[in-house]
Amino acid sequence: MNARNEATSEGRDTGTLGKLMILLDLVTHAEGPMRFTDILALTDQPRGTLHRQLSHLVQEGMLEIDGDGRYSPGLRLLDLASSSWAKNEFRLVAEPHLNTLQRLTGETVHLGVLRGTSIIYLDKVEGRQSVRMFSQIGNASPVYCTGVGKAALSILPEERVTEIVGGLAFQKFTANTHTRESLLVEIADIRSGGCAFDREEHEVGIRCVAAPIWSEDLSLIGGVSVTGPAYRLTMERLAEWEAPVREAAKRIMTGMRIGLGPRR
Amino acid sequence: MNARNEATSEGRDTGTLGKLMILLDLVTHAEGPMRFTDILALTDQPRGTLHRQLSHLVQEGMLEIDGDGRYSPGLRLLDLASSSWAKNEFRLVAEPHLNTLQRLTGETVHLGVLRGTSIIYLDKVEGRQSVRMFSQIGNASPVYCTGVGKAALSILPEERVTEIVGGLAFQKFTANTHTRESLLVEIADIRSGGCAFDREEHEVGIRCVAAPIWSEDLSLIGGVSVTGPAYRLTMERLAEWEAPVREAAKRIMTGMRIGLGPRR
DNA sequence: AAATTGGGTTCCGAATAATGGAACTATCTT
DNA sequence: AAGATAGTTCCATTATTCGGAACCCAATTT
Repeated sequence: MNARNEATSEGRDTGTLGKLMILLDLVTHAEGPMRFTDILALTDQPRGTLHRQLSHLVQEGMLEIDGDGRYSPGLRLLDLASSSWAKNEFRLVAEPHLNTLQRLTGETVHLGVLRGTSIIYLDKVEGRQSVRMFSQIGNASPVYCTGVGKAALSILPEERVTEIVGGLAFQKFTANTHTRESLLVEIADIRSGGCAFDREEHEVGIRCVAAPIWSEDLSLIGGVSVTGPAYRLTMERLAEWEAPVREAAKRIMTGMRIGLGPRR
Repeated sequence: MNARNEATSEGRDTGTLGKLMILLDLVTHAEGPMRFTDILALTDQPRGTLHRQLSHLVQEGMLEIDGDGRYSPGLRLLDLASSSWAKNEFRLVAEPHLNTLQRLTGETVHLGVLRGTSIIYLDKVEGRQSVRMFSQIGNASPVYCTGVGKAALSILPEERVTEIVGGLAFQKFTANTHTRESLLVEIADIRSGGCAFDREEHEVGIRCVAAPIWSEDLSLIGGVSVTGPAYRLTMERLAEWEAPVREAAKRIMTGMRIGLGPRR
């Protein structure tokens, strides 16, 4: 509908909730804590209104306000998210297969789902690591520069692909980042090959292989991937792992059939 | 208007948002996906109303509905939570100290904050592990049976302690789980000793040492802890780690001073 | 010291969105 | 096919939200 706006109701019709979600997004994705006035400037609402909305969010624990009147995301979000993550069906089904894949390759394994025009990471398994996990989970990355994203696009019907790709703003992350045209070409390749590769398209020095995962009715679309540093993941290496990655994807799909709409 | 009811506005006055949050909690903390009718039974709202509320939540991505009309938590929660977790100031300040403590002890380190009458875990650092992290983060545990919880209580003024402890329902998890009386006694001990211990009070075979963390104005109250299996964490061992745990807590507090209200 | 400014909060009539009963449709059961 | 059960849509009524303005308070300026 509207290509760009700062923080106005983005088309959907969700009444009061929609307005509150905008605030929540604003504060949650901000650099740091925001003052009342900062938010006021970005939302352009009457002060009385904004004040009430913020206090409601604070009362519910979705936001927090410190002694200096600065708003930050509230702990309730963590509570809700952790419990929703813990019982997410797709993730639960995929978990053992991600572990297997991780052990086999020794590299980092990701599970992601397509959400609008981004990929959201649902899980991540690293090798012997002291690194944070949560850091990546829940993050939204653009479809066009992640293996999982491209894999996901490859199983969509042509018209949906053009629709999604048409709406993207292609930011150049590396010399290899796709343009609209090159992306469309590669998607055709992936469709025939069954696997997507990330050839340092998002971050220099990082490569990955990904295979798509989808439910019959396309209500669930995502992928698994193996990611690692280019010096270890030579293109030959990636090619070797194509088979196991596809195998993992296949097994996850088989696992999902049970829980997902058996009829249709 | 209405004084008491089961799953209705729990006292706070957050208008429309409050009602939506009840739904969100309901679905998020449920065993599995819920049907429309299940929710209807638990909330006891008119069908038309409930239907609209649910669709708004779905439209905003806070809930999801599958082909069979079953509602589950939405991905938007993950997105919001991960980004709020990633930039949480307390967590960021604590992170290096948690790592140090982990390396020193070799056991699992937790960071938690007091939220109402529960402890919410903000971070967790395990040793060489293949175990999930997110699983624990965001979880709320009762104050009376976690080291961090007892440590947190110990720095509250007496009246707040009695207030909180008075409102608790003491569930007996193990033979060592506290009763109201024994808890109050131990809190006095902790106050003088500066460290709290969990002597298999929550789970048989699990012990921990915890030290409190607090801001001067008590707007932030929490703690760090080192947790592990009783066979490795003998009581002598725990005593040895008292000092490093307190040291970590102290350093975290020093770190927070900068970011937290310098005036007051 | 008085006046001003900036940041935030409270009030209240007007505007709007939520409510909830009932009618309606789809789906499952017998 | 009839009956029950589950889910969706409609619309007049009612409760909430809206938003402008007045207010408060602490920090600056004059």
